[in-house]
Amino acid sequence: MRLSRYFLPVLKETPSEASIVSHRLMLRAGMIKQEQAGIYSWLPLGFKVLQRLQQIVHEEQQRAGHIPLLMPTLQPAELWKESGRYDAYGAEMLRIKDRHDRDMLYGPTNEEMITDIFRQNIASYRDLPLTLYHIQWKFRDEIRPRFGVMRGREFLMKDGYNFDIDMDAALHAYNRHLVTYLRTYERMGLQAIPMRADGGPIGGDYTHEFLVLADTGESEVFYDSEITDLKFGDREIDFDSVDECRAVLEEFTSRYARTDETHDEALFNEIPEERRRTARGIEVGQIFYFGTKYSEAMGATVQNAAGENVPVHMGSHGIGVSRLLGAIIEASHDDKGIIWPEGVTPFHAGIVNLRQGDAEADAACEGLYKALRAKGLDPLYDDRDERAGAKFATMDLIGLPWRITVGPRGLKNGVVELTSRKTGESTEMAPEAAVEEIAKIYAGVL
RNA sequence: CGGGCUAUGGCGCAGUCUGGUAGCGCGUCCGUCUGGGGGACGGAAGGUCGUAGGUUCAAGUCCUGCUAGCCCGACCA
Repeated sequence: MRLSRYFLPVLKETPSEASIVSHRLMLRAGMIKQEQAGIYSWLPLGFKVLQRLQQIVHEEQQRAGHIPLLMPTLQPAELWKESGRYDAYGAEMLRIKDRHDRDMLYGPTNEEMITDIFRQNIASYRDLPLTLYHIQWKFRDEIRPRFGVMRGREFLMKDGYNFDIDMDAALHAYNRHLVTYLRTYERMGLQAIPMRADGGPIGGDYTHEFLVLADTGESEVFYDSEITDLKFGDREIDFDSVDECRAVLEEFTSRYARTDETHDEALFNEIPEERRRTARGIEVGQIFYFGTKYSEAMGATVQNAAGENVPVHMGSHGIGVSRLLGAIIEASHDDKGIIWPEGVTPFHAGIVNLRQGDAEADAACEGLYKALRAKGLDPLYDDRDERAGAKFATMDLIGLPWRITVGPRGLKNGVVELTSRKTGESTEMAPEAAVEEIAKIYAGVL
């Protein structure tokens, strides 16, 4: 993309509506525009990252054999009356009437609807196991939305639902989801720690929340420092293997890690003192096993091998996709702006032309732009007639991980400059070498 | 939902106390000079002062209602 033709309304000053750093930077970088409290338009740069996050979530879910579908945002009240949650959910649920005076709601989650889809179409244990998921907008009418997209009322969420014949099979689905989530967050450049959680309104005895450590997190967390050394990495795993998935769960949940909701001071104190940590965290996902809670209430049964009708065992699993943008920025920024991890960056590299209009500089930039695109990369070329300082400031603000700086001074010696946003380190090299270098960096990421 | 605060050009703010017909910085547009970290000079566009009503010769300013947004708390992915 050429910046002169893009839509990137960056701001020098911070709008007064924003208090925390991710919200400020998203507004300044022209990623979002607030429309109402907790409701945002996603401008091109923000939308691009949002799509990238969705892509990662899709890839990791499908890698584990989970099947995508799409359910509507508006749901009929009947389903929720059936489960009993129409009354239980309270004012957080946005209720609407259509022209025929029918009760509807903007879905805050989809357990009822997916259970309805399941029960109308699946009757035999032979069709299990089954895990369906979607990425869809949700609405929860928070009393007090805040922190930008981290706590909006409208938010994009991946929610998945597993259907299994019994508890053991459903717990395998639970473990499998834990593995997919570990992979997903790592690809996004995040360390998200699974912590024992509280069931809340969705219910369930087995549940973990995934938390990203950040000072602005809404939850207080307590953990054994050893847990932060764990990495899933690029290990191969057979998602059908009960033992392999369980081993991962055990590895990542055996050390103490809890939020204030489930914190146990006595257990915590058994950890050697030098490893005890108290911090704040942002919740970016949660997995639940809740058994037959919805299948019993809504008659979602299958015939087992003995010919008996039994309610299916279910779990649900969520990732707060839109919230993740805020979480990633909270975890990765400096005083100049955002620092995108390579896995989620909106553009792979920025090209800064220091002397727009100079024939040599223009030609070199065009060459770099085309060469990067030919490698399947997506560069942002700042071809505006701006001074160097303004271009650098914009690049730093929007946080592309790599910048190629092109100017007459370097071109005289046949070199451009490749700079890491994260470390600030610059290396001079021939333009072709810079292209190769960037291609190499992203070879392991794309 | 309790407590606090705000609303004036695209963004950040002053002007309100003490009423007299709206100003500054940034950004935007045009031109010239510039050119390796938000440059300089000259010119220009852009505002029903959140909204409804009231007081007054006169309201951005005083009074009342309403709406929207922000912060702290309780609540929440």
